[in-house]
Amino acid sequence: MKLDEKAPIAPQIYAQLREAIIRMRLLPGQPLSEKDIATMFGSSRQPAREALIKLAEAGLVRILPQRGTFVMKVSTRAVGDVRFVREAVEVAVARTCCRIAPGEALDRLHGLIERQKQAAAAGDQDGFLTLDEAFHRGLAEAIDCAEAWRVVENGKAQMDRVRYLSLPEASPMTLLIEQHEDILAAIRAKDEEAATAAMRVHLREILLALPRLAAQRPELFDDEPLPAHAEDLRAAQHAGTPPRIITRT
Amino acid sequence: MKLDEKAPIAPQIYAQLREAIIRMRLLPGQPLSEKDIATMFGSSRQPAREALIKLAEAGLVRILPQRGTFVMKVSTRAVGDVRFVREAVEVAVARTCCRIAPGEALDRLHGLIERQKQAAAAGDQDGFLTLDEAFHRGLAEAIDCAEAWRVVENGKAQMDRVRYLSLPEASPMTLLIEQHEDILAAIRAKDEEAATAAMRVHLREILLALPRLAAQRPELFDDEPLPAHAEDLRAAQHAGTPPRIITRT
DNA sequence: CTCTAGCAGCTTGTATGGTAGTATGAAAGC
DNA sequence: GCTTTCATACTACCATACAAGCTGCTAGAG
Repeated sequence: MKLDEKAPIAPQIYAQLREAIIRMRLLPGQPLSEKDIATMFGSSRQPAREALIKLAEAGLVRILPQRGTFVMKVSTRAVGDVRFVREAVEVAVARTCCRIAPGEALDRLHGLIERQKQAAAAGDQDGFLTLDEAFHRGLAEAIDCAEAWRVVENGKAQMDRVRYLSLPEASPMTLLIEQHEDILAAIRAKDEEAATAAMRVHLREILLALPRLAAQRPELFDDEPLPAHAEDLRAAQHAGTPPRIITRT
Repeated sequence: MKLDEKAPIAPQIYAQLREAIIRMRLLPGQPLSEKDIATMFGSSRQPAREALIKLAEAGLVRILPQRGTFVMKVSTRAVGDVRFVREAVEVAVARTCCRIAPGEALDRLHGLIERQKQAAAAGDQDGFLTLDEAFHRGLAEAIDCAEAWRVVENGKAQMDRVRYLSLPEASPMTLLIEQHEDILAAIRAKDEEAATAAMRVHLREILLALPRLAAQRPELFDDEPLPAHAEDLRAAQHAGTPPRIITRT
């Protein structure tokens, strides 16, 4: 693990550990003592400790005083909660985009979708995920609301962990790109209802994969159920669109 | 400044400083060095530092490396951004309450409103603000979404600072209580549109007081304007309801 | 053999020392 | 008098040392 000595150390450790947890290089349950991390990064305990505190606030690790710090299991419940908040914020962002987003910002979003198509064609999953994140950040920037992206980004770690588990199989890139296009088209048409619907569809995709993954890899998930507000949506989703893949391909 | 020696120190320092900043006991621009805070609380610099980092993440102080840490001015822009996110989340919470909130939770909310009336009658502004916070937390608890409250609470500090500045005059307690009653009534009627509208009205109150306060106490505010998404709402609000006070009293 | 008490070996939490960088102000040169 | 330079005092940041607490093993008593 290497890091830039000129820049502040704690944020760098935080970023790298966060990445490692999201990508499942650090598995749930693994202990992460301050001392280990310090030696791992060649720093003192102090920056390592500050990074762990931030990870705990993001819900990625659990600090048990005088006992240890451990990578948390993926919590079905936490993912559901974060997803709820994210849908609320991003729907509001999309609606507001319909009202006040300047044309240049929308053009930039269009450009991002084009690059997503290239990444999908090249099979570049990593690049695609980066562009996907850029698209959602771009929506918040289009209405000049930095806080909206900050909140979404904070919770995204929980959802991204699920996403990396389900990478090759579920939610093919082409489908997600179509959903991005639907969102942008609705915004361009200044149709707030359509933008709301398109964003909701996009952000509820994860509810389809989540229960299946939890059953498939129980050692990575805690055993809490979906919160009621998410279970409500999942049931409706399941009833409403029987063959999702077939309808889009 | 006193604190419990048995409990972890850093969170206590954070809570007390946060309170002091919100209540304008610590004014914008005031330097808060690690050493000063440490001696002030009789602790070492370490917990003080961790508290300051958390305050910086909440947007209440600004840490300038190797220069100092200072209480931030109230940012009209930050308040607008936080308000946007809060409206998005709490509207979604209220809508979902219409669908799945259990009756007992709604009864608890009714009880909170009753206690708010008592506090208003007694002129207990401090108690009222505590109950107001409990009401909004209660909505999130009614749909069992802890994350929703966490996000709202995080941003609330920014808005509460404005609220404390405008305490006696603007937004009389009776008006806010009526708005709470409107929200709860809409939820009881399972009317999602009415609940949405009531919550939006409630959370847009601050947009009326904010520009006036910024002009009145310029030394406490930075000079950034309202973000576009908020200015859009403020203008509509101003045009739609000319004499707010008169219509309600 | 079972159970309990105590002792290492961990952990996080706290305190303190040292370092690099910045602002301030005084003194020297133009 | 004005500008530039340098010394000083301050800061946050990092490293290290100490203290308090929990876990788990081990040894000894019943």
